[in-house]
This record gives sequence, structure tokens and C-alpha cells, in this order.
Amino acid sequence: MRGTRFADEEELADGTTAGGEEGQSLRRQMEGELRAKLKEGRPLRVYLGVDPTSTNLHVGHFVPLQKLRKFQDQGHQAIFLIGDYTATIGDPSGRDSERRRLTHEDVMGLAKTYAEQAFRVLDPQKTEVRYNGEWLAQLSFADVIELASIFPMKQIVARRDFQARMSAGESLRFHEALYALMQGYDAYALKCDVQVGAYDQHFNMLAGRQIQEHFDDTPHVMITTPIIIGTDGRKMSKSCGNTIDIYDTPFDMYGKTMRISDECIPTYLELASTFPPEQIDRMLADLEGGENPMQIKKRLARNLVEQYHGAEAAEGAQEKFRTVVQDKAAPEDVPAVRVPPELLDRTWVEILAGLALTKSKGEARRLITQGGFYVEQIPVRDVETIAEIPSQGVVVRLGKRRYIRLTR
RNA sequence: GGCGGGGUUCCCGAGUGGUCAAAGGGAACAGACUGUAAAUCUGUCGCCGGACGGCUUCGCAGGUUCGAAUCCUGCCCCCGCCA
Repeated sequence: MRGTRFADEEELADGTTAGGEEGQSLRRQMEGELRAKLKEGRPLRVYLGVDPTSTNLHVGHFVPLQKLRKFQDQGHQAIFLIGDYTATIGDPSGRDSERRRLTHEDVMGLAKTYAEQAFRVLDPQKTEVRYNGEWLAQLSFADVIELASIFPMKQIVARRDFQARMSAGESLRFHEALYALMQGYDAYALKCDVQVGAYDQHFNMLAGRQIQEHFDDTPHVMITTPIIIGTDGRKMSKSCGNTIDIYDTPFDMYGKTMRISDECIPTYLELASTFPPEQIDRMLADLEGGENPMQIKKRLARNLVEQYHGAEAAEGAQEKFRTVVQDKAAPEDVPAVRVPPELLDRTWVEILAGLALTKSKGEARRLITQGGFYVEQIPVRDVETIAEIPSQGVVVRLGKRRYIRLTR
């Protein structure tokens, strides 16, 4: 992300933005508070919380993770909080509808590799991994009431996402309002000095400050990072299915990045890449100047893969992209499927459907009719064609990029 | 608890007795084009069949009818307003 090379106060403070009009003054306040804390000269407790609502962390999580890493590099204590308890309620932030509730069991299943994924960015040795069930599950009803009493109803109801849902006649339930209390309590329980998070966590972070103040603690500094857009231009989130996941293979990650819309390139450069600022500026200028966006995207894609899989993997992914996608050549690692004897000497349609390579015969027929089925790169257009599977096997292609080696 | 509104094909959402396998949009898939797996354009998009043919779908279970996603009954679930 922009500014990676700099590791000073200036840089850590970058992102203490609240955005918007009134955001400016809050931002200045946060910067001030952060500087004051840094001056104390002790390691600050900096936390990032993520609710396990899916098995994978994605590039969107990365933006705040990188930020956390920078604090870590400066000798501060990084805390990676897994919201096992909060996830069962579901963060309503920015949502236009209620979340499906998850059971604690679901959540723990999803969270299995969360820390491990986060360690692609964080230094495992120096990271404190916590679960908020540790303290949230201990709260009594009386505790909750006390927490609730801190917040004016007006404040709870005034948030934009709630307002929108209410005026749209959408359902909104009481427990959703409680979410901010829980996350806010996390900040207090962790005795944290700083919280980093995506911008949509603004409300929850503010709640944390109020709770800390209520218990006579120094409120934590809020550092919010911009929300990255997904591969389809909408906000990147699991619910939209437009994520680039940390666990994606190098090739998938490269490909997904190549698939982002041209307009998204600048955002990705700024938020997801590790290019130094002046290089980003140059690339942006090139884009403006009519440079083929594909070239920029390639560098971006390579940079992303490099971050999570290393330089060698990035090189490989790029190479594979070139041959498979651009030159439409068959990749080297084509998965092989054996055609059972009873499917030999039948039509391709029967084989494709029979091997579940297509959902139905209708789909297989459609694919062939549309010219999207190739045997050794030669399109088969006749639905009636009888398949020939030589003993050494054949490579068939379904659509743009699904290659299968069929053997007998 | 009272009153009102709903549950439709992957998603959103039209449809209120036959012309509905079900409009429209999105997603997805294919093709063309290209500067890329961007954008744009075209096509496809329940299952079986070569087919203007058959079968299975419109919350669940029954019923009315020659015929229902559309009408009736019961049930389940959801939402809003009021208390």
C-alpha cells in the first residue's frame, strides 16, 4: 500500500481519517492523539478485529492488515482479534439487510485458518491472537445494560445504514444495534491504544472510545483504511462473491486481478499494491497518458501475487497467464479425467454430461452449439459428433479456459 | 397481541385461471471484437428429446376446475405499522 517504505510517525498516522466534512477535525484529533501516544515511547497495543463469516480473508482485509504490520515493524504490539463472538451476531455496518446469524460452531469452523492467513502479512512471533468470546461471553445482563446506558438512543438510530433500512421498510433488529457495544467492549477489554479497521468500522470504533471513556480509560486512536472495491466494481465482500482471497492460488490471484475493471486500477494501486508512491504516480500518469491498462494491470497483478506467494510464484503466474489466457494455449497442468468404458464411443454431449463436466446434456449441447467446446484446440460444433478418445488421451477445452485431459 | 403485506426459476423482481418454463434486471456461460479473464455487442441460461413434443418447477399439504404460479382450505415462515 502506498507509503510502505516510510515508517515514521507521519506514515503511521496516515489513515487516521474519518472522511467527509466533519471528518477533518476528527482526523486532526486522531493524529494528535496518536502522536501523543507515540511520544510515550512504549509499545502501543494496536488491534485489528475480523469476524469469521467466511473461511477466507481477502485483499480487502489486507489494507488494514498492512497498516497493522507497519505498527508491528515499529515495535508496537499487534493484536489480531478473531471475532468469534461478534460473528454470531453479525456486524450490521454498511449492510442493507439483516445478516444470517451463525452459530458459534459455524464460526469456529470458518475461523480455523484465519490467524494463519493473517500471518501472510503479520509476523506470527510478534502477534497476539485473541478471540473476543474470551470476554464477551462472560458479560452478564447487568453488564450489558450498563454498556447500553452509555449510548443515547439517538446516536444508535442515527447511523446511516440503520436510517436507510428503516426508511426503506427493511427489517432491523435490536441485536444489530448491540453489535457496536460488543466491538466497543473489545477495545476496552484489550486495553488497546489504537484500532485499525476498514472505514466502515467507523461507528463501531467510536463506540469503543465511548466505552473506554466510560470506564475511565484513554480512548483508543481510530485508524480507518479505505474500502477496496471487488473484482466487479462493488464493495469487496464475501457476500458479493467478488473477492481476491489470500488463499487463492497464484494463478487465480493473478487472473482475478487482471479481471478487475479498468476504472478500478487506481484504487488497487493505492490500496493493495506495495509500490512506492512515486512509482504509483508514474503508473497513474501513464494510464492517463493512454498507456494500455493491461500493462499496468499486469504489474499490479504481479505485485499482488508477489506479496502473498513470493516472487517466483508471481513470475510463474504471469507466465501461465500469458500462455493460457493470452495465447490460449493449454496449460501444462491439465487435470485428467478417465472416461469409463460405458461412455466410450458415445457423443461428446453424452461424455461431457456423463462426467459431470457440464451440469446437463442441455448445457453440453449449448456449449458445443455456441462453439465453446474444443478438442485439441479445434472447435467441435456438431452436437452429434462421436467422441474419439485415443489411448494416449485428448485435451479438450470447455469455454475460454477449462482444460481437461480425457483418458480411457 | 391487533391490523395490513408477502413467500416466484442462482439473486433481485414482474406475473393474479389458459397464449407461463414464467417479463425485466443482475450474476453466470458462450461467441464476436479487443488492449486483458476490462469495456462493448450478440446469443444462451429448469430437465429429457433433433423438434413449435414430453416432464418437473412458482413456501408446504390438500381442494375447486377441462385447465392454477394465479381461486379456496389448513399449515409453516417472513415483513411492516400500531400496542
